[in-house]
Amino acid sequence: MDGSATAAQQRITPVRRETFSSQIAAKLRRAIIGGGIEAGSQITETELAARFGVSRGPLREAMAMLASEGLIVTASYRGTRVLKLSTKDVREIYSLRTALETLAFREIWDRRDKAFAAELAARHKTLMSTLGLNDHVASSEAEVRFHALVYEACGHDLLLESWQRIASRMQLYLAVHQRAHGRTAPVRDAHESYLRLALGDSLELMLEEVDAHMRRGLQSLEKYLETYS
Amino acid sequence: MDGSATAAQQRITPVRRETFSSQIAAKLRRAIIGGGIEAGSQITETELAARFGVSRGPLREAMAMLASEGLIVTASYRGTRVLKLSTKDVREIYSLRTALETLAFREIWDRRDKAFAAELAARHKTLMSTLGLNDHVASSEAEVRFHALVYEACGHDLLLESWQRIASRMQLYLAVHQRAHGRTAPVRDAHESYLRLALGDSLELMLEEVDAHMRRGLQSLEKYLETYS
DNA sequence: GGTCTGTCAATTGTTGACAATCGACAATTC
DNA sequence: GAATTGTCGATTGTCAACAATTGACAGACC
Repeated sequence: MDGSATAAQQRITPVRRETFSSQIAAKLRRAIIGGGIEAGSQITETELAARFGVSRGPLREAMAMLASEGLIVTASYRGTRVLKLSTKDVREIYSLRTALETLAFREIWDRRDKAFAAELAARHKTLMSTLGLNDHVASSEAEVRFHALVYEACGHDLLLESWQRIASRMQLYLAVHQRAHGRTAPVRDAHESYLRLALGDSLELMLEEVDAHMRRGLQSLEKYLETYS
Repeated sequence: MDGSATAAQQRITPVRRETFSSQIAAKLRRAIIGGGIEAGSQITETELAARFGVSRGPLREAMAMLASEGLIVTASYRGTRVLKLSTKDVREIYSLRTALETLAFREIWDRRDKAFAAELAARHKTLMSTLGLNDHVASSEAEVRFHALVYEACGHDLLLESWQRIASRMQLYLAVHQRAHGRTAPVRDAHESYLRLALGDSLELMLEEVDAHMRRGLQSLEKYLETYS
């Protein structure tokens, strides 16, 4: 986490005992979000299994996971395609996120502590530092991680679960959008005020900010659409 | 749907071409909600596969579906157990549902039409008629179906998806709770006013009703807890 | 020429056998 | 007798072969 590992700290860590399915799911997710697999294109179990060097069993499970995250769409016996986000999808993501994030801040507001503030600031810093890099996977991931904290910390497991279900699609949208027209300045400003208010004193102001944050995200989409169509 | 099928209506229907996995998922779901498989008990792939007369492949997929609905909990190499709802779980279900259902009513309010009103009334009627039967699976299913309509009709696919993810757990709770102390009168009254306001003129009043509806559900839980502990 | 029908390639669904992992308990060592 | 190590049964993870379904296309039929 902090890079300053002393001899005492870097002792034996448990070996990476992850099942094939979840490893593959992670790689596939990354490939989709990073654009390595084109949106809307068909993917087949046999081919992917060969590429990953496993049999179809674990690969099917990985695909089932991504399907439940909405990143791919499977029709029985007919094949599987990578999600191609429509503007309706994006609008829905933002409107649902507004509802979820409002609930999350209500839940956490009176229980915010030093650790929460520190971690949020840390993730904000990470996000800012990725914005200059032109690495759209990294910065979209950093943005998702920044927003994830309130869900992780609010102590509402079901709410966290619901967030995680849409987080992949959110990240996919962010990456696609940034790749298409990567102006990063608005993202910078938007998250500055978000951070400030999230650590501030007024829940009301923060809820307004959540709402405004989403609206700004949507405006960015609208502007993009009228430019390129 | 209505039972009055004429010769013209009952023509050839597409054969039931459902994959084993989804059939099994449905049966398993029913067994869990109906209490046929005890909450917290362990289930094993081999045994269930034998009982359903299929191999472990499709059965695993069915279990993966239920796991993603939260009805069962799997730990790798260690086995799978049926969800045992805690009071925290129930509280979380209700608070998330309040947020989701509020959004759903906001979305649909100005687009409610005759068909919506008719269908909601129909589902309400079905719910009322199951309440006397002492069939807890049927009445919990009817209650879930009643509340599902606003999600189905509001045109927000992602919101509907989020609802469906928690609907199974909701139904499980309803069935368990009814089985434990099955007074149905409160359910009757609560849904009368819910129906009336959902078809009424004031969104504000309906949103208050959603909030109150959830609070009543929670009160019922609290009362149950202080009685039996 | 148009319509129906059979065939084929592509893809997913299903199966049964084998391998890896885990927790518990017995055997061993000192 | 306590701690360590080996072993075993239970359970899930993985594999490779086979079956079923789908959509498209070519050929027969009128």
